[in-house]
Amino acid sequence: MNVTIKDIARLAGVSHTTVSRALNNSPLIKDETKNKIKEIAQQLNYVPNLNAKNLVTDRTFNIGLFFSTLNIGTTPSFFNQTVKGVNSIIKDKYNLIIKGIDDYKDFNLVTSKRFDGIILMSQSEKDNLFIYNVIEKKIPIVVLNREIKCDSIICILTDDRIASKQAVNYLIDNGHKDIAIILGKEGFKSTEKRKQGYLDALMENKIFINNDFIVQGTYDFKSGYTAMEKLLSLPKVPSAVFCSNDDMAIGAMNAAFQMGLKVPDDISIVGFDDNSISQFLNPSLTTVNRHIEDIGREGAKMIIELIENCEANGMIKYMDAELVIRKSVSKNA
Amino acid sequence: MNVTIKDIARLAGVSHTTVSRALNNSPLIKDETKNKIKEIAQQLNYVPNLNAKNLVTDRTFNIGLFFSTLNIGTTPSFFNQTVKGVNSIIKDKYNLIIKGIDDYKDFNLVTSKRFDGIILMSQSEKDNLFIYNVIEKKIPIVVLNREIKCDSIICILTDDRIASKQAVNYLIDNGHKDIAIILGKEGFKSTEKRKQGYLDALMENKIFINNDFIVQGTYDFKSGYTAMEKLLSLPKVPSAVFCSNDDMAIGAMNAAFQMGLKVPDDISIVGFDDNSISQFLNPSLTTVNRHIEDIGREGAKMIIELIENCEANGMIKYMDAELVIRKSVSKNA
DNA sequence: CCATGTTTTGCACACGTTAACAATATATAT
DNA sequence: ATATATATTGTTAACGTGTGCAAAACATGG
Repeated sequence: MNVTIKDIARLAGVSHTTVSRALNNSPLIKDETKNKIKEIAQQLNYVPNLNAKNLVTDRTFNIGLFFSTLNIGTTPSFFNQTVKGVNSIIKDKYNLIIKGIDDYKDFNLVTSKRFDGIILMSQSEKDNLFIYNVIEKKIPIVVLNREIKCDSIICILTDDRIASKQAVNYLIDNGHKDIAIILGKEGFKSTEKRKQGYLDALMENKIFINNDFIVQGTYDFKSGYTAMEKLLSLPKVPSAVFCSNDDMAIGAMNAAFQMGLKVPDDISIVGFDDNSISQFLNPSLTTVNRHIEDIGREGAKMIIELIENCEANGMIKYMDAELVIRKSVSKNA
Repeated sequence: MNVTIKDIARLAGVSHTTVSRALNNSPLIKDETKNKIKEIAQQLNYVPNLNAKNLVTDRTFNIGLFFSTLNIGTTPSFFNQTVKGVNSIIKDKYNLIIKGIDDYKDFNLVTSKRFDGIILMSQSEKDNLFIYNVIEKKIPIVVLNREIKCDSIICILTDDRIASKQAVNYLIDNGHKDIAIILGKEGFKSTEKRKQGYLDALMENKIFINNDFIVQGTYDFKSGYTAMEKLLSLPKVPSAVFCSNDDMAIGAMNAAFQMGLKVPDDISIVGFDDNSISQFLNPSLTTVNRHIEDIGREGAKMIIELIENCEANGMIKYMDAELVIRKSVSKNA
């Protein structure tokens, strides 16, 4: 039914091997015949049968983009930016397959026969099991968003600790001392990093660390809302809150509004992530832009490099994050 | 390197044919041998080579989830909900491949050899070229979000026209007469449908249609913002604005705030989509929930049905949408 | 025991492609 | 012209799986 290289061979009066070589631009074939063959292929609308090709070359043209989960904990904006970034680099010839690690019961189906390479947007330490599994099966992998000590792995991430510290320092520079933090989802590495940055800033500025000001969240709106409620019911209310992501910052903002407080006049808020929505909030949100899309793009470039050229040196690449100053922070006397 | 059915055959003392049949649960094979073989396969951690399998059965286990574009016009929340819905149904055995139609220069690479089936989240009439291409190549397809007249196609969508009408009626019920609309991106079918619903509601209630109250947008925040600015600079300002999606509603809200107006006291706003964020806005946004995730789920079920059982009857399935009443609309005297 | 029918297994080829090696054509040097 | 090197093409097998058909094993009835 479908046109194969043998059909082309017949029409061109050559062997199918020659056709195969011609279409793959082998230097063995004379330019003249090459062109003739390519022309016929074009005319016949020939599309190579990937299954056959992959069977013998032992490749798929699949690149897996894995998230720790596609459910709670992965915000739409974060997800979307990652996919966009990766997809913008993946060429036609690769398929981008999106999966949550938690979609699998076991990892039997994650094999080099299924994926040429894997990009993991890693959000939790629990992913390590998956990572080691992938490495053991010799599938090229690039890990985004988390640092893996193993030195054969390529990791691409922002230094959340430094970025958080920067954000909190900005609050301190504006005269704030009673600074609270709403933490991210427990177990996520990013949660810990951002907390560290917060602590670093306070400690370097010799500000007393008040444990009441450290409240757990889960990275979603609602948890930001309830966390803020908790903070506002304290005997001593903080003058500024650093939220471990923008979604929670929005939740926190609304809790403040609900209590009749004004942002930033009564309480300042800083977020983390720079969701596409954050600039349109009221007040617009001061936050940290991690350039997730860039990270995705970089990861995609790396994995293709890894697949096609087998450059296997592990490395940790830090991408720049940037504090975006808007209007949710006020000067504190 | 990898274990094949021949390896299993050797260990079981049978031919590879028997192994193949046993693992595929052929009724030809005695249960006893079947079990023995399966056990060995298990032990050896056998994973079938998809390329080989697909080559002979002429299948892939790929399901393509296509969007009109992965860039501007597809909001993070919408994208995320769709993927989540589809992914929750796709079983381990299928790969979910995500693509933007505009990623392709031509459709040569979209063949039945690449995709067992395609789910298209269609946002624009321009997709029709793609759709006909897919049909011509006899690839099973399910279209989400848009109605295609061709009667061999399965479409799943909400009736945006009715839902919009309902939303605008709600404004009218609350005493509003000067109701504006911010349109979606030009060329998108949804844009038109929602406009129709808006017009339906006005006409049925014999409210004069003011062309100044109909303003173009592009479905993103910014366009909502500028559209609202335009509306607020009119000699006669509307008392309520129906926004064709939530993102624009948020932009519009902020434009109102910027002008010193209060929502809903000075102006009422209704959105469309029920973004995950909308309930946390201040004021929380009255909007239409289209249950995108359900649509994705339904689409996934359909395409699998289509692939595995070849039920080829076209149909148009409408899913329920629901007006979610929150706090962005006030009673108008 | 044989003849016949039924259940279970194996042989051999096919799927469309690549690649090692052999074979041929062409160019170059003597 | 001949020998040798080089460029170009063809022959053949292989990748791992499924399947039509032939073969073998087993069961049944006489």
